[in-house]
Amino acid sequence: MISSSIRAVQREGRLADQAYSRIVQIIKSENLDVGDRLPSESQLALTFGMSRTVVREALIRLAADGITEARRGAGSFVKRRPSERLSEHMALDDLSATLGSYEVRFVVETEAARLAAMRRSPEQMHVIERAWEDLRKALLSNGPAHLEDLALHRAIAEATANPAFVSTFDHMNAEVERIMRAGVDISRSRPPDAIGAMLTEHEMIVDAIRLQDADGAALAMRWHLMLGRRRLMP
Amino acid sequence: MISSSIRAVQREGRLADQAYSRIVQIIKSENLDVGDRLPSESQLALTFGMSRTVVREALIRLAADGITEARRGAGSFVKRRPSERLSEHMALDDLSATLGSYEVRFVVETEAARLAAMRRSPEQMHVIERAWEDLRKALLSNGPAHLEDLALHRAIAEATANPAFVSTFDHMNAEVERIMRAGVDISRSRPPDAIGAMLTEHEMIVDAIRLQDADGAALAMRWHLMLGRRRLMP
DNA sequence: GGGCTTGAACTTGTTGGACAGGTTGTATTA
DNA sequence: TAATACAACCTGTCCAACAAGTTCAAGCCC
Repeated sequence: MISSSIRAVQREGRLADQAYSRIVQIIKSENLDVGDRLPSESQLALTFGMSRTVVREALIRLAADGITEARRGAGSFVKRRPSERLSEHMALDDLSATLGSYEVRFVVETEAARLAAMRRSPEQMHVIERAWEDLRKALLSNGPAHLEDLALHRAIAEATANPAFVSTFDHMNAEVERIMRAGVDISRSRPPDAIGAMLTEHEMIVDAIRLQDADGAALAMRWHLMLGRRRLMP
Repeated sequence: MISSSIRAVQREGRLADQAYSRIVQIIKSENLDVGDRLPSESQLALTFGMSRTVVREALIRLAADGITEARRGAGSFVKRRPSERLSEHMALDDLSATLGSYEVRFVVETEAARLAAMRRSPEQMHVIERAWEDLRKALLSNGPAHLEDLALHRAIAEATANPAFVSTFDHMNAEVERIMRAGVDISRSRPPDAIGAMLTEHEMIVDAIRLQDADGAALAMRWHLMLGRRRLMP
């Protein structure tokens, strides 16, 4: 099977991904505290049997995640101790991690819907309507609708006119995508009655935002997310 | 002045930071849509007058932020259109961006405090108590207390036993740190009466979590954040 | 002509080496 | 002893090269 071998390669991932995990592991196992210095890039490269370039890539991502910080001439230092991040134990319990992320999603997206209803400009409302139309078509044709769903939710986050909401929304979804990339296929076939439900739920949200009904939008979004979680774990 | 020249260099930032911004600018100005291909690494390096290594660094961070996606052999593609992110217009209105992030912080941290009160283990409570003690000392000695404040809030996020909360919390603070790194000093001197207020506010939160009073913890956290915002923008 | 194979051109992933510029700790000197 | 100078080390950046994967079109076979 070609596909399985491909998946096996992807499972290993890029070398930089391995380096990322191994550095996190070093911080944990060596019990490095905040402010402690990591081994140098060259030393890590030697230890891992990789080039310095690859180790550097991993360190750049670690820095972007706020876990380490590089000081030129001095070295890389631990800035935050890596906690149990989703990206790590995704192999263990993908589903529970996805469900756990709903707790954050609840509060963030509910508030986003409320603010969107209050502040949406005509242009942003137009973007939401178009995303809603795309999602409707995708659902009615019974095809995959995950991307369209994501686009609608993101359009709502944009309508808050607060970049912090969009940024947080992207971050949440990036975590989920990392899980899906690890092999879990969330966009599995839906039971037929779920299509009608998802249509209704999203319509309620869009309607409320159109009418600038803040409480209604928040309620509809919360309702939609609750049902969505139940669809994942009946 | 040595310091000013150093700051000037830092202001320019690393080349990779410039590359990051310029690529974002390309996506926006060229109006690249989701799925469109970016110029190749070599081409970008030529355009920017930098090495391919540096451009690669920027693309890695863009991929980590979920904006682009690299496909080996094919190129890098736009995955999400970069919205008005904090990291971009930080030069324009740092303060308003910080204030805007409070809207997200409100809902996330309030819910985190509620869940922490419900779920905190004895070990996690111990961590919170120790962080609280550190913050108390820092505040009473009238020194900088920003790191200690951050540590306490993060300990509360950890006590939710939900990695998604910690991850989201880190993400929010990473944005703020990027702003601060750009030159804005938030940890300016406090008015003396603010110290007592901050002591009381945090004590209320920690007490509620200790007593496993979910509503109390949520209320105390919300109150603390509201006052914090007012301290920033009286 | 239509469908398939082949291959060239291009792209990202990875390696190794090199140098510039900054930091740190030590040893030497005044 | 205290200040200085130096050597070792580290990150940031550049370059050249190859491996591995994708794309697309020319060309071949049926």
